[in-house]
Amino acid sequence: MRTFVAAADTGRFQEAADALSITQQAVSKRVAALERDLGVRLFTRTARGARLTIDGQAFLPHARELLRAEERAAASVRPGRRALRVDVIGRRLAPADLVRAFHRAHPEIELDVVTLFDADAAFAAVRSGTIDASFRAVTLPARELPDGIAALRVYDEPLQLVTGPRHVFAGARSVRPGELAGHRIWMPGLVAGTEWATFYDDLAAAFGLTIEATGPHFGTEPLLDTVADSATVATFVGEGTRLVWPAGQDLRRIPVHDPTPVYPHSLLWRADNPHPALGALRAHLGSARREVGTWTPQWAR
Amino acid sequence: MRTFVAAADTGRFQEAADALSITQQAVSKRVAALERDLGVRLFTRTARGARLTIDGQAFLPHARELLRAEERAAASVRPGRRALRVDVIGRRLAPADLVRAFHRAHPEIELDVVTLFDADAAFAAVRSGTIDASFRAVTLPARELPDGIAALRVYDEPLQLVTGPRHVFAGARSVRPGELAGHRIWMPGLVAGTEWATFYDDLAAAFGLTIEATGPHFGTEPLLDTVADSATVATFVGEGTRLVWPAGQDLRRIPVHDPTPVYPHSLLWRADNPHPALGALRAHLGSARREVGTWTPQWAR
DNA sequence: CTAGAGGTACAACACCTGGTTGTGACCGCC
DNA sequence: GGCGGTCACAACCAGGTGTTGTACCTCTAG
Repeated sequence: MRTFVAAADTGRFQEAADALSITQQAVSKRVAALERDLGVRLFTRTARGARLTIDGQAFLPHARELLRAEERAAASVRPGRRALRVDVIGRRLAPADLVRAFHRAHPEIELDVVTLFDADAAFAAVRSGTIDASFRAVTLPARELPDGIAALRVYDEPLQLVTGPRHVFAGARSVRPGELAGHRIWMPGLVAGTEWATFYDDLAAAFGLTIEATGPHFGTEPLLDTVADSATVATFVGEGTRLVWPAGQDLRRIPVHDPTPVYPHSLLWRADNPHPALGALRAHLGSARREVGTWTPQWAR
Repeated sequence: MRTFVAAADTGRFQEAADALSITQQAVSKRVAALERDLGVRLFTRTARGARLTIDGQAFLPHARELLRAEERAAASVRPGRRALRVDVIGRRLAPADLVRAFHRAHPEIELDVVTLFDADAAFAAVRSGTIDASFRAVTLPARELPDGIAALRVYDEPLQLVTGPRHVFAGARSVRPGELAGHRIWMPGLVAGTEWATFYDDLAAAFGLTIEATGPHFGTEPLLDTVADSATVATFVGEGTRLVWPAGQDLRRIPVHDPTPVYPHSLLWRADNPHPALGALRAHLGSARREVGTWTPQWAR
C-alpha cells in the first residue's frame, strides 16, 4: 500500500523507490503483486512514468485511508501517545454512555476505551499511567485514596428492578426497597470484594433484602431468560444499562423509589497526568448532583 | 492484524490458528512479531489462554478498523463492486462540489471519485462500465449521443472574471461579455478539441473576445500570479471553482452578466447501468434550471 | 503431592517470499 | 537514429515465515 501510494504520488517508480529506499525493480514487483492480488491494473506504464488507471484512482483514497488507519493503530499504543485512554466498567453500562456523550461533544478528541478486570487493576493502571482515567465506584473515603490519585463522583445511577410478567411487582409503577424484603433477587456473577458486590451487600443489609449471588454467571441472556420465566425471581440493573432484550420476552423494568438506591460512579485519574484531553473530560462530566431521596452505601457519603 | 484480531476474539491461540488454517506456533510468532514492532505487549499469556492487556484492548478497535479499511479498499476495485464510481472534471471545479453535496445528503452510499483525462476517455469508460457516471459538458446534441449513453444537463455554472487590482475592471460590480472585447483573456492549458476549449472558442466568437490559450500550463498558481500582477491580463473561472488564493494576493472575482455565460455541466451514464445508487444520484441532481439572461454555446441549446 | 490436560514459547529446519543486481524492451525527443 | 529515461523480466540470494517437535507453565483432579 505504501509503495502504491508513493508511486501514485510521484508518478514514477524510481522516485517512489528512492523515497522508500529500495530499488525501482522492487517497486515494480510490489505494484505488480498488488495488481495481481486485486485482479486489476492500477497503473498504465508509459515511457514518461506510470499514470493511475481509473481503478487506480478509485483505489488511491482507500489506500491512503488504510495507511492512516495503520498510523492511528500504532499511535494508540505508542508511549507518548495522544489518544485519551479511558477505562469503563462494562461496555453496556452507564459510564460507557457517558464516554459516548463526551465523544459526541468533542469528536476531535481521540479516545481509546478499555475495560479492566477489576478495581485493583484499574487503580494500578491509573497510577502507572497506562490509562488516563477510570470509571469506578470508589469504596474508600476520599482521604484514603492512594497518593496522587484524584477522584470525582460524576454520576449517581438509579437502580431498577427487572421482573418477568408473572412477578408480583410486574404491574407496579415503582417499588420501595423495603417492599423487596423476602423476595428473591438473583445477581449471579458478583465477585466478593469487588465494588459491585460491596454495593449490593450494603444495599441488602440496609433494607433486609436477600440477594443471591450464587451460581455461575453465564452472561446476561440466560439471567434474563430465567427472570422472564419466573414468578418469584427478579434482578437489579442500573437505569442506564443497555439490556439485550430478547425478542418476544416480556420483561419489565420497574423504578425503585423511596428511597432511590443509586450507584455512585466516580472518575479516577492521576493528579499529575498532563494529558490535555483529561481536563476536557472532567469538565464535560462535571460532578453528580446529590439528589434528595436517594440512598447510597455508607462509604459513598 | 488479522491474526491478532482472531486471537483476541477467541482468547486462545490454537482457536485462532484453526480459524486461519495455520499452526498455533505460527500464531504465536505473528503476535510476538506484532508486539515487537509495536513495542508493547498485547496479550498476557496464561494457562487458560491469552487475555488482552490494556494496550491490546486499546489496539483492538484500531486493528478491526484497519481490516475494514482493507476490505473497503479491495471492494473499491472488485468487478461486482458496490461503490458508485463517478468521474468529475477536476477536483476543484463545481461538479466535485455537486458530488460532495450528494455525499452529505446520502452518506450511506459509497462513492469513489475519479478524474479522467478527457471526454473521450470518459465516454469510453462510461460505455465499458468502468465508471458509472461522468460529469462532462456534452458538446453533441442529445440525438447524436452514442447508443445506450444517457445524459442530463444538471448544472449551469456562471462564469466569473478574475483580475488583479490594477485591472480596469478591478472595481466593477459586474461586467458584460461585450465589454471584454479587445481585452486580453489568458487561459493557458486549454487543449484544442476538448470540451472546455470548444466552449471558450464559441464564447470568444459570440462576443468578439480574444482568448489566448497559448503558452504552457504550469498550473493555476502561476496563472494567478500573472493575473494578480498584470493590469491588462485577466482570466475566466467558473463560479464554483475553488481557487487556491495565495496569501497577500489581491485578486478580484467579478461576475459576468447581461448575458451571463454559463458552462453547461451534464451527467452521463449508461442507460442500462443497474447500479442502485445511480438513480439516487440523478434524483439528487435533478436537472438544471435554464435561467433567462444566460448564454450557452449553440451545441448546448 | 503428583500426574495429566491444556495452554504458549522455543528450537531447528525447509521453503518461498521479496529483496538486489544485471539486462532488455519500449517510448519520446533531439 | 542515437540517447536518455522508463518499466519489466531473469537470476540469484538472504531472510522472513511457515512447519514439526518439544519444553515449560499452570491449573485441576485424584
